[in-house]
Amino acid sequence: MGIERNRWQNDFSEWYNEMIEIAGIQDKRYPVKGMNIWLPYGLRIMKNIEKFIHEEMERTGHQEVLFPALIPETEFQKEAEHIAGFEGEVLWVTHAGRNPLEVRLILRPTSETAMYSMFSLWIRSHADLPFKIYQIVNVYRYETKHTRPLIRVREISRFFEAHTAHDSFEDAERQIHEDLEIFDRIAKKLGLPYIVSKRPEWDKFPGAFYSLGAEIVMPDGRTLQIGTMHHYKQNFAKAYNITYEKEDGTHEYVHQTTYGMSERLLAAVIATHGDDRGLVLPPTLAPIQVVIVPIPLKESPYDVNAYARGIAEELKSAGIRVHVDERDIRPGRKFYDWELKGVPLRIEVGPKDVETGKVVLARRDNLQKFAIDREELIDKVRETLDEIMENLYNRAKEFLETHIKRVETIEEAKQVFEDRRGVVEIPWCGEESCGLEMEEILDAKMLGIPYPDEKAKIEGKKCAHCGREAKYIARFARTY
RNA sequence: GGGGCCGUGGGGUAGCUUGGUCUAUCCUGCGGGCUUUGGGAGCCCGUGACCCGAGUUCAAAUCUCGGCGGCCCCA
Repeated sequence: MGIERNRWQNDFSEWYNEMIEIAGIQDKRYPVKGMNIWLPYGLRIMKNIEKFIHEEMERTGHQEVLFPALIPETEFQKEAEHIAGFEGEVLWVTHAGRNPLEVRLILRPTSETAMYSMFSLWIRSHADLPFKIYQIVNVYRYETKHTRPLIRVREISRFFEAHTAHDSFEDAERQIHEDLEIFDRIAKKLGLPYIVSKRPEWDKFPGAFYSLGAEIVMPDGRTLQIGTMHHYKQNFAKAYNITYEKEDGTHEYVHQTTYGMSERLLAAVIATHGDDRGLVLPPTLAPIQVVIVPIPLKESPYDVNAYARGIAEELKSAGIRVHVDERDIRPGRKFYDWELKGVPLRIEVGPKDVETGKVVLARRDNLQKFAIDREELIDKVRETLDEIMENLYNRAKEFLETHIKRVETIEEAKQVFEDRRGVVEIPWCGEESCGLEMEEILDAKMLGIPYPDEKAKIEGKKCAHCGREAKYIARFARTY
């Protein structure tokens, strides 16, 4: 009885939508397109992910804040590239009751323009720097086409954004490196292997000096961006007049960075680890790490429910999140149920086990089932959860690695997109026109060049499009 | 940005072409009962739907228009 990933890979879109719904992640029947309801189970998983984020923010000295959701038009308009990048999808608040507002308001698509007028008040001297804050809030981007739960939505309800200000370009660089480290630690906890690319000029975040994107490869071979870091240099500082007094008494604009993540992290977890039976949650973030299913037998003298509860107590006191399923339905159905929800480890206890002092463990990741002695319960459960975590990561890593292919010609690249898809790495001269034309020909987006830049530089290769000397390796993929 | 398909109980559907016992089909779910429990058991009872609005018509789930929503393809 091995695991199957046919629908998962071949009908991913359908599989994904179905899982969101039947595993109890979100209800997408809310009457506004692209705005979905978080259901209890989905929210619990998301909160666990956010717990890791909060821990990392605390570790690195970021302070949590909450800004209003509405931004005056006048503030929003201060940075030209930034508005240009968002104005097509911004929601406007134009009236209060029946009366038109004198200054119209927008529902934040992100919070740069909400925060930075305050930054200019808060930041006075070099002693205030580096200044590091973050919030997790809902933001609005009115997508007109093809919304997808957790992935492309009109209301991003768990939008993480960290904003920092620094006294130098270099210190902002250091921040970007810290962001990458934070990202790596979070990704590890979610069991997600990923790649980081430096976005091409034409695909930077509006107003940024440069942008980095972290992505995973989805089961259908398209990539999903799950984290971004931007170095703003002094672009916003100049627009919002954010200056500080240096030790010598002169004033200088700050250098800024931002860092973004969202519920796409959950989408990535669901997509990366799932199979045809449903979700497979990494033990680190599963609301229920161990589910216990009692197998009653009418003619038996043993009280399996009591035995199950005893085991649950023991696990609970060892700090393991456990649930006993005592519903009056047949065990087989419970198995399917909890597999769908992705509970990493199931314990079955029947009369035989009570009699012999055993318990049966069933792993969700590989569906293996084996009996252990009740005495070694805690150790074995811990050990098995660790193994599951490791196995999930390794499996995902292998998937990622087999879906990144380095090629030298457009034809080879096309071939990759035709069969297994994923990410194509190809020599590029670095010219924007060439990059855009390759996007066209390949019907794919340029993710950018591998980051850090040293990994992207190449010599002795020809640009796959124009034939001139190639400067970089460029990554292309079909994207979400 | 352009085009196509679609909307029937909580979920999945039949019915629509050819308007009329449609008092709307079946599966699933849900509530209750009996029985059962090591991989979706069975039987009985109950519950629950034509997306919204306008129009055509003696008559609309069925035809027309608009809105909202979903899915897919192309740029």
